[in-house]
Amino acid sequence: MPHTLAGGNLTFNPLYKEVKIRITRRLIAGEWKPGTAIPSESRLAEQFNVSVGTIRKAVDELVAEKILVRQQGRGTFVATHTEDRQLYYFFHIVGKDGSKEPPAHELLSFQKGKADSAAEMRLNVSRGERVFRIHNLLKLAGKPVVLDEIMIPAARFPDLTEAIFSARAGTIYGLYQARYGINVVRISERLSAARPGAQTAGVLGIRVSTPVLVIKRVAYTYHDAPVELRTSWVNTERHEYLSDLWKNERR
Amino acid sequence: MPHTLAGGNLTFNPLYKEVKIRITRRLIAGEWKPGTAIPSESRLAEQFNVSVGTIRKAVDELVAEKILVRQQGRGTFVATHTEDRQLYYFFHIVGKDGSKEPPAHELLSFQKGKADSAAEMRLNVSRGERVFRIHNLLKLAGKPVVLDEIMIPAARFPDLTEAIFSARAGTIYGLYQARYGINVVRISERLSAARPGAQTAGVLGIRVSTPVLVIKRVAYTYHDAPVELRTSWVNTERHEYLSDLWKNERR
DNA sequence: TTCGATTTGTTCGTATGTATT
DNA sequence: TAATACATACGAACAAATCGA
Repeated sequence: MPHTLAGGNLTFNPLYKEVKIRITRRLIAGEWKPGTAIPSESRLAEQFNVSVGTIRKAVDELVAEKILVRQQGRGTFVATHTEDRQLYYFFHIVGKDGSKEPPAHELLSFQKGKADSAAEMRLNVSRGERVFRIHNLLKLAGKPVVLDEIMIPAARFPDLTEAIFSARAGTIYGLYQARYGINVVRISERLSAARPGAQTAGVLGIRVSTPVLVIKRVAYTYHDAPVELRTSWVNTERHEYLSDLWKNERR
Repeated sequence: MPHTLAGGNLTFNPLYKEVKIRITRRLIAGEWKPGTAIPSESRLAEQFNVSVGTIRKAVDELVAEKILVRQQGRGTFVATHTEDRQLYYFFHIVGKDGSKEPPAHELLSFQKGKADSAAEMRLNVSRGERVFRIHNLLKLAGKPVVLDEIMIPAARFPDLTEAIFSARAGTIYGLYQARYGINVVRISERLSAARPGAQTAGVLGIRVSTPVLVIKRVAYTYHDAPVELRTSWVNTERHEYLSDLWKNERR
């Protein structure tokens, strides 16, 4: 049967793409919470009036994007921002000896202020909108290695306070997800080398003459909507940024 | 029917994984040359005595790894190292304004020497084995931006000379592929910030006090066999390293 | 421990749509 | 136009993992 569903088929996507969009819509709506199982493939097939194979192909893509996670015999789950996921997909700093460890966090400052021009450009905020500006120090093996400056629009994090931020149970993106329903699904990073400012050098425990790696990250949720702007200054004397476009992805 | 092929099924992979391995073997053997079409899915199904769906799943993975390329109505082709592929999957330097352009190459030196300890470590060469050491300057918008030092084991590139290297028609990996049957399918890169040496600063046209981005790349062929070691020094005054773990991959 | 129900994973087969030559 | 090749969609059967009775 050719795919002659009534109703808005204006863009004329293949059926499995439409199904994928409808599943994503229900994810955005928060119908299925992170960590919980979505309906079984056969049940979804009934609900959407398509074959199981079509559901499978739609879910395949969402799994490839790490938005859903399949487990044979158990079900298909909405991905959560656990420490593991953080370490594997969003944190790229490794020891020069190849070691990989979850960083310890130390909150340096938490302020509410106005968006600067970079935030206006990269985030989708208007001129002078309120943003949270958070400084966070990451330590590896007990020593400071990364200084993070996080910028998020205050409008999307209504009641956020320093206490809530530092009392979070898991990762930062886990907090976004659990408390504000904002699910970071993709990041884009731009790297350059620079001399650190006096303050930055101070907290990293290096001299101002020591070059640092500067990472400018934009974090996106569904539909490529930017939700966070983050600048990191990295001391690369003992650590490196690992960009392995395949190995990590494939288990 | 349950998958009871005779013969070595020791590891007990699913059938489509075995098919994938057998296809990869034929690619390694050079049975299907880069740029040419492999047999149609139905023909492969006959050859391997499996269903078309199983072939499809095996090819799906090879396409996802960019080893094969499908074209509806035409066939499935062995990926070639064209300038486009180079620009999209192996070259990550973009202008700070977001511009992306293919770099102009200028060969600075071409020598044969002995492997250093880094090459021994990362490449799979033994102590003091012969390697080619090539220095290449990359220009963007007419100005030097990246200095490359390429190291490759001489044993795998038998008759390579400076003339052959500089007279190549396409990309460097295209030369490896066309002339030596070595197909680079994956790279892994480690980035750090450093002060450039006097020579490096000289060719890049910067002062020694200007930090540079240092990229250490290992290029792999099938089965994760390393074939090239490359160190790049990047002037990031007007350019950045773009690490977008999804966007580029998905079209 | 065993068994059965449930769910995803694999494999097969068939039909039809769409793009290319 | 016709043949060929990949793309989409459906359905069925069994395997493998999980979980609770």
